[in-house]
Amino acid sequence: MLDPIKKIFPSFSTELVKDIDANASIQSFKAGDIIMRTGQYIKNTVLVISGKIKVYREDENGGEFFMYYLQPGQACAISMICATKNEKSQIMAKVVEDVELIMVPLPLMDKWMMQHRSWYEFVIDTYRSRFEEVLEVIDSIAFRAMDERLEFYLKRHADACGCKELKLSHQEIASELNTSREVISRLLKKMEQRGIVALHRNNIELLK
Amino acid sequence: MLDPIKKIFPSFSTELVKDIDANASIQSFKAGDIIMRTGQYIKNTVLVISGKIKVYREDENGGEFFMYYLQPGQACAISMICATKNEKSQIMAKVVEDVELIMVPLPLMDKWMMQHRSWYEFVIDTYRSRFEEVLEVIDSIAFRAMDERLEFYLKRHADACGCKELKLSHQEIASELNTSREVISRLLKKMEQRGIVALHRNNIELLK
DNA sequence: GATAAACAGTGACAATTGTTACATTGCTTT
DNA sequence: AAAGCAATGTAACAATTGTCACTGTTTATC
Repeated sequence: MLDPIKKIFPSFSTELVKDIDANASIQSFKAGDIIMRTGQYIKNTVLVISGKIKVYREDENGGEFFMYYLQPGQACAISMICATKNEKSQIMAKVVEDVELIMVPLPLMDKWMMQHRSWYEFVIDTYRSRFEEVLEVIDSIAFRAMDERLEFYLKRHADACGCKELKLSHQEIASELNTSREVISRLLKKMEQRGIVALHRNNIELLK
Repeated sequence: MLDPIKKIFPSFSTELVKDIDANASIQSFKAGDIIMRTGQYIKNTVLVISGKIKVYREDENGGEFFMYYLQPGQACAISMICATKNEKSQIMAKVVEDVELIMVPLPLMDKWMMQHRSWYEFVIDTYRSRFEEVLEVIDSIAFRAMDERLEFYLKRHADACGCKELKLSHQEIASELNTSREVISRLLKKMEQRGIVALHRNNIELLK
């Protein structure tokens, strides 16, 4: 187990990797599994080895709102910070592509902050970059209308998967932007007319 | 200087307070001063002794979007985290009521994390609570229409100042919610008819 | 191959929000 | 008291977004 961790988390010191290997457990989840729910207590800090997790916010009426993806080499910022206070989760996390996760028990997360410089830096950096990402998300809803938000959303997806072919239905997009399918269809059509995308079934191609 | 710090930040250990006293500087700013701008490098972590600071996001067109207030006993989460990486600010911070601030130089902020347990916990806790606050803000824009957002906004203000008389003009509110004055006037009128608020000049009274 | 089920397109209309243009009110200044 | 200004009220209309109803079209299932 040592080798893959070292590869996926290159910044980790050798001692840290050994500590992880000795104390953390590896768990697998299937696409569709929900690994964290709003209101649920967080018992572990989660590091992603492989696969993809969607982190989103949910309201009382079942509305969803997409925040960001967790991918290999990344960690869940929320689980880190809530960890130290044994707090409830404020977010939902759903597996999008089968994942392997390193589960670090809460007490260790905290202990390592003092013991391993590379862990400390990883945690701080994770938190900072997620905070920035969330700020950008705020911008997109606070300042932009749905057409721009849609473009922003599609670009983030393309960045996250590293490809220009987005396997998304209009309904999925609508849910994640908390609007209706019809609105998304309408806006995508306009984008197609402007030559920004090409529309296929379950597949949106980013052209520009 | 020792005594007031101890009073305003009761969780700080005696050694930490001494370290602050020996190394940090106190600065004052007047209402209206902007102490942090988007894009500016952050050189200090900011702790608030007295007064009130508004933290908000600004877009290219001058639109504003209110995020939260910093008040006595609190610290700027952004300045803490960016600190360690010498990052640019992603937010604006404007003085609302004359403030006295403790400015902690970047290198110390980082060093103390290892040396002072109470500093470490303060930083982590600050970050966690701001993250949660920002998540709530996302909820309010993602899931709610302007009428509910306005109510949410007024309540947050009332909580922040601990009173029910909000000295705000419609224009100010409109700016902070990134909409227009007319919309706010319209919605406030409706709220008045529903008996939720009483409207006076430059003064909105929360009834419920 | 027939039949669902999911996905997508579209027109019509409602509701909300944004914009324009003025009128009015109350406070401050001289 | 008159003038001036900031704050507020409001009507009318435009633009965006949300909703409903219905039509195809493709994919999956029996």
